[in-house]
Amino acid sequence: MNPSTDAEKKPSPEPASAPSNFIRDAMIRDLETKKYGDAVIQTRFPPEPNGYLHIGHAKAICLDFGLADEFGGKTNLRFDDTNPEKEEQEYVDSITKDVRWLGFEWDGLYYASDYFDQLYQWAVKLIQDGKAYVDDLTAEQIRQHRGTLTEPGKDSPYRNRPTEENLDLFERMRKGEFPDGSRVLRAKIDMASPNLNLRDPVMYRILHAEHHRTGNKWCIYPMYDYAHGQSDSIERVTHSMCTLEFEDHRPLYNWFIQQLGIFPSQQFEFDRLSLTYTLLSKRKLLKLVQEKYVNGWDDPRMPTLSGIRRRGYPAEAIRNFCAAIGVSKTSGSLELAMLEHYIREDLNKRAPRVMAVLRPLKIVIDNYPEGQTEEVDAVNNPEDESAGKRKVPFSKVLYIEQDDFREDPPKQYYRLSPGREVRLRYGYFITAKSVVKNDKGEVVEVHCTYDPATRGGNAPDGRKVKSTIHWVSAAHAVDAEVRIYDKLFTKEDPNQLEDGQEFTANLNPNSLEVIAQAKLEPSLANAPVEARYQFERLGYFCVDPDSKPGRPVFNRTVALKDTWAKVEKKSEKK
RNA sequence: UGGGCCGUCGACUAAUGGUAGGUCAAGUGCCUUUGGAGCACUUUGUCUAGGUUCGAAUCCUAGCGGCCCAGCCA
Repeated sequence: MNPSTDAEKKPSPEPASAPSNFIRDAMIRDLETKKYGDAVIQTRFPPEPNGYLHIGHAKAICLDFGLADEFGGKTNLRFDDTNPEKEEQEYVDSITKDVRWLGFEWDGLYYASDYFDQLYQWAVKLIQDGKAYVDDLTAEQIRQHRGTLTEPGKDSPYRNRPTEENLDLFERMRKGEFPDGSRVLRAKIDMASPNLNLRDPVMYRILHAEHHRTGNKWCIYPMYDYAHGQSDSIERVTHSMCTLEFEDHRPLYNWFIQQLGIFPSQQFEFDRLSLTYTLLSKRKLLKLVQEKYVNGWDDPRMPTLSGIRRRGYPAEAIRNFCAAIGVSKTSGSLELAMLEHYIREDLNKRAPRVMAVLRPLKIVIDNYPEGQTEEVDAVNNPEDESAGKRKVPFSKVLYIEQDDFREDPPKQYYRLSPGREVRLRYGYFITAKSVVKNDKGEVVEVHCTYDPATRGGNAPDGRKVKSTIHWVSAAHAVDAEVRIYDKLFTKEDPNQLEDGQEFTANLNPNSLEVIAQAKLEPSLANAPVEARYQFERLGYFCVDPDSKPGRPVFNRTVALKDTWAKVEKKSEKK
């Protein structure tokens, strides 16, 4: 051995660092120029508690928490609860649970409603400075005065009210002297601005509604634009990430901060996640739940975090996915296949393998001794030796997958068929000899012979067999319900509609198939809820909370890649 | 149509005036007691036209295309 060979060896390459992005670049720059002095990076995740978090929020969460963490910074969880009519404690609870499930822990937990007093005082200051006024116009009149995309707006007749009158009216708004909708507080900016958000935006509206946290203390509530930037500022957020549609709001965000002379948080906008065959609109997801197109927010077909958790998607896989997709200002739509890849990649490493037959076909091994049972060794995870082995019972009568037998096999079909020998995984080689059919002519039973010399799956004479199929011993099988999920929508873009159609027209009628009588190997009898397995040759499955003792319910998380399905599809086309 | 933002393989995303790279998808082969996984290889891209420059995906100009904004929602 020449020692110099080792000396010349290159050091192992740096671990692939996450791809750069424009927000990280801004953080690096701001740190270098000490824009915020010695302060650490401060971010926040600001959900409105008016629905459940979904996979799109996961992208934002990973960004907010991930980027701050990368630079030794901090992240707050802040509920943007400025609209009491839509917000509920149930959503607050689900959101905190989902953020933790995803794997993140916040530094501060806040609510925009924590700042209602401060926000009110700042509004008074803006009135005193002649920067805000009470407007008596109706909502409809305000809309008419706003102008259009191409025409400037008109000043409200109340725009130049004396300061004292504004102060008085605003205080009386707060005290509850006026009915809902009768007046608003507006910022005095520019009714002719080409940016409609600057045409005297509403800061406060009157809403005699009970708030989930402040109860009946307030009957005026700040609008998003008046609350968000200042909330960031109060928390000394340095980098405030949000989605692209808020770009037009940034001048307003900055305007309030400048007028008030408070901590200069800066907003950065990125493209929201969009996935093929899925909808990520809270309004539409709510409709699916309320009108029972799905079975609740955590229906495994839903893109909600609670849905995909129940479906069996691991949090780590979601995080890997979010890291891989990057962040940019380009609006696009990601292929669902990319998400599924990261789910499979994760589960392949961690999920124990197990045998389960979804659509059972009875196999009788004619030359196997009646009443005999033996136990064969099975590997728990070929990707992970430490997962060990288990025993699986084998006997004369077995179930195999209906798909794994063809009386008249097509070309390239390697599985069981009359006269053909295949391997039963970890069991024996068997050869199909004859079939039993029912009245309809369907095969209901296949009689086979086995070769006792092939125990464990190897032939001493070295003969090969083209395929290996999975099986379950009939006498030992556990009955289970298995739920097979498919895409919730039939179109890549569920929003693509014919005239007059609603998005529900694109719902996939076959998104859920319930298999009532699947047969599982006995080791699965007491599998705990949320446990994840690979059913060999089928896919990844996890235990659903609907499971009852002795009758587990499994959800299919994602199917295995299926080369045979591709081959079949191709030959169909020919 | 006023304003804002954005155009890089089929999809997503790097390259920050100096070799257009990665992941997914697709395809081919190897391997295989999962038609799984893995491994190797391959295909496909800078919206267009000008300009600046030794050199442009990157800077400038003009087009073209897409997304967002007229809630007292966020």
